[in-house]
Parts: sequence; C-alpha cells; structure tokens
Amino acid sequence: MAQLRQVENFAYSTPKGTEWKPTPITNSFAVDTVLDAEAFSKLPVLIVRSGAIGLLHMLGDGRQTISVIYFEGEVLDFRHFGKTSGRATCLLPVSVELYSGDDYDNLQFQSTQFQMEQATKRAQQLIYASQHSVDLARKSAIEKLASFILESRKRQGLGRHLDVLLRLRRADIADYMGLRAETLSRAFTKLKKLGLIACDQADLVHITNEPGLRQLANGKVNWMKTRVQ
Amino acid sequence: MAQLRQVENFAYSTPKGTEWKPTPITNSFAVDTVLDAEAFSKLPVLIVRSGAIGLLHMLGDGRQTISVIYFEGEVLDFRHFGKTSGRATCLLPVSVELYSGDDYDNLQFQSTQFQMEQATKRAQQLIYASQHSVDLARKSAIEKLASFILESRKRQGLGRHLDVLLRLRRADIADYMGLRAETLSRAFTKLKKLGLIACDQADLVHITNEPGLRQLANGKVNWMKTRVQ
DNA sequence: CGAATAGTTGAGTAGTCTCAAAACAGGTGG
DNA sequence: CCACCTGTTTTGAGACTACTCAACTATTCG
Repeated sequence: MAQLRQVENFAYSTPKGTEWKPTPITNSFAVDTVLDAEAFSKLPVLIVRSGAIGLLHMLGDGRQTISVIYFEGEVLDFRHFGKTSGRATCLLPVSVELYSGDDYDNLQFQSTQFQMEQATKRAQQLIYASQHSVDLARKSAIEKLASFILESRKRQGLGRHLDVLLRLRRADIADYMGLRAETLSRAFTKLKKLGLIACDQADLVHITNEPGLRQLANGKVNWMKTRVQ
Repeated sequence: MAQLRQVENFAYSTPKGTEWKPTPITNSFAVDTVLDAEAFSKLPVLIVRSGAIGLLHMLGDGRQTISVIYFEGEVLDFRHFGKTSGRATCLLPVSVELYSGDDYDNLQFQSTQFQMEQATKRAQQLIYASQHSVDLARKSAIEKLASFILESRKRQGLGRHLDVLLRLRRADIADYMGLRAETLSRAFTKLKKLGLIACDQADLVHITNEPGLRQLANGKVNWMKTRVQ
C-alpha cells in the first residue's frame, strides 16, 4: 500500500510538554489514491490543505456513490470511521496535515479558539451533508447540477463570484449527485440552453443568470414550462 | 409560539461554581411541533430523551424532504444552525433535555468521558448522514425501504431482533427516503411479496429473511430477476 | 501519431411521479 | 352501537424522468 509507506516514512517526533505545538506533518497523494483507515492508525486526523477527498461507496452490483467530500480546511477523523463509511479516495491531487489523535485533542484543550473553530467545522460538515441529502432526495437532474454549482462556489469561498471552477471530474460529480455521467452531461446542456450558465472550458462554469440558477436549485422554477428543445 | 412559552416558563437557575452540574431541564413537545431556533436561543442544546426530531426542508414548489432525524440520545445543537438547515420538527411526541451553550460546553471541559461520548455522538451523526446519502443517491424504492428498516433497527438499539417498530408515519418515512408515499406503499407490498418482511400491524415489521433484506439493501440482489407479480 | 481516458449524444426501456379514487383507522356525537 | 367525519394508507392508470447500452467525439499522454 503506497500510502502506508508514505505515512510511516515520517518520524513521529512531536515533543511532549505542557506548552507545545505539534509539528505539522504534511503529506501528498495522487488522484484516485485510496486512503486506507488502517494506514492512518497512528496519525488518524487529516486536515485537507488542498484538493478534495471523497468517501466512495459501492453497492453490490457496482453502483457507485460519493457520500461526503472534504475540501480545503475540512477535517477527516479516521478515529470515527466505521465499516459503512466508505473508502476515502482522493478526487484531486491532495495535500493534508496529519495529527495523532492525542495531538489533535490536546490542541483543542489548550486553545479555546482552536476548539471552537474545529467544532464549527464539524458542525458545518453535518450541515453540508444535510443539504446534500436534500439535493439527492427529490431534485431533478438539472436542479441537482444547479445545486452542485452553487455548493461548489460556496465551499471554495468564492463569495458572489460568477466564475466557478468545477475541479471534480464529471464522473465524480455524477457519483456525488446521484446521477449517471450521461444524465449529468445532458443537464449541463440544458443549463446552457436555458442561459443560466456558459462554459468556455470544460470545468469552468460562468454563471450568466445567478437568480435563475438559485431559483432552479431551490425548486422554485417549474422549468418544464420553459422547456428547451 | 407554543414552544417559546414552554421554554421560558422554566427558570434558568443553574448554580455557577467550579464543580457543578447543570440541573437538567426537560421539556416535551407534541407531534408536528416546529422547534424554532430563535425560541431556543438561551437553551440551544437539545438532547433527545424520547421520540424523534427531523429537519424538514421544503422546496419552492412544495416538495418536502427530511434530511436528518435525531432519535433518542442524539444531540441537536441550535448554535450551529444555519438558514439551510431546515425546520426542526417533531416527528413523534418528543421529550428533550435542554442545556445552555455554556453549560453544555463546560460539561465537556470538566468530564473527559462526557466529552468523548459527545464527540462520538456527533461523529455518529455524520456517519448516519453519510449513509443516508448513499441510500438516497442510487437506490431503488424497494432498496431504500430495506435500508430504512435496517437503519431503524440499528438506531433503536435492537441488535439482531427481528421485530422492528417503524414509529414514523408513512409520509415521514417517504420524505426521509426521498420517495412519494404512494411509491413507499408499493415498496412495502413488494417486500412482503418477496417474503422478506411480514406486517401484522401497520408499523410493526417482522423481518422474515434478514440476509435477503440486507443483501437487497446493499444492492447485491438483482431483484428484477426475482420479480413479483 | 495512436492509444487510452474522459465526455457527449442518441434511442429505447424501466421505474418513479402524478393525479384520482378507494379503502382503512381513529375519534366524536347521536 | 352505528353513522359520520377526518386524516392516513393503499390501489390504479398514464406521463415523464433518468437509466441502460451503444456509438461517437474530445482530450490527454506516452
């Protein structure tokens, strides 16, 4: 296992004292690397510096789903992983900070500010997961894509910027939004024809009608009536 | 607002000291009560003692979804609620313990054990939400129902017991699993005809073929080939 | 340049949704 | 006790979305 060796190569030499800061251990992984929880038993807490890690689930007949995505700044704690948590897979080239469980916990005990930050991040994860359930449950393909574009912009911290870089591959977006790649492709075509987005490059989406896109994502548009040929 | 008055009726008289335990304030709500976050600004941390609270989301054209359900023992922290978190709604008669933010945080600072318990619970919430996304994303109606029955058993702590009480109403189960009530009803019929479950009463499911039900829930059964008339 | 991967387009099908109506359950009052 | 009402669950027929499978185009990379 590649990532096992990579992790073990780093000496775990955090000084133990009452007032200390653990030396941040960073590590990088290529796209499609599977992060096996067992390989991270000594340094089970990952903070994503760049890239994206997804939890990949596979049904018995090969249907795939990405249930949760961890983007920059988000925390993946392997200590809380179960058998049903899927396989942590790098959806992009990933760089992470690694912490031992004790170091991470002690950091929170020492700094109230750090503790609050982390609590907020964890809560935010649940909010994202909750919102994602809403997206998956009852939205049409085109609504799911509109939601994904807006979620991407929000989680990349782009504010109200109209150019959103969808850094994930189409297949990964499809797995995340509960669609087939073909259906997702058709949804892109429809969004363009509706004049809500424009794509110069493959993964750069320019939002041409933000209110419309937001309304569509929130199910407020009966887009059937504005049907496109 | 009914729940506002109910909350305010309790005097907030937790003694402030270095070694103290906040007096647990309990409160009860009827089915379909909406727990408005603003009414809980003073006591924003809810621990569910009995019943179930769901986060209800509504799309612009009336489509409903329940994204997350809080069952016994689970913690709902209104401090981390955002506009996209939906409306906390009682799916059953609910009894909760209420804590102020400071009390809840201090409890965790004082007791490492309590802190660990709570961290595990919060992590478990994310695991449930993650698994729920898998259920919603690519499963058929009958697979969703099989998954829901098994999830219900697990979260009620019934172990391997074969009698599962689905305490939620059909409409709520449907909202949670991203189905229409009609489709859910048809899925029940199919599960019965496949001989995987038997229902004496409306909300009591007896699992007659657990391995089959589990395989179906995990997408390992091409149930099309074992089609039922 | 050719091979491999990623993404798009097309036609037909399966499964869920929609809308309508019927069956069922629980409570109230005569 | 039964008729009645209200809300929930089930059944039925048809429409429509997303899936499947296949072929095609575009892009990446050696």
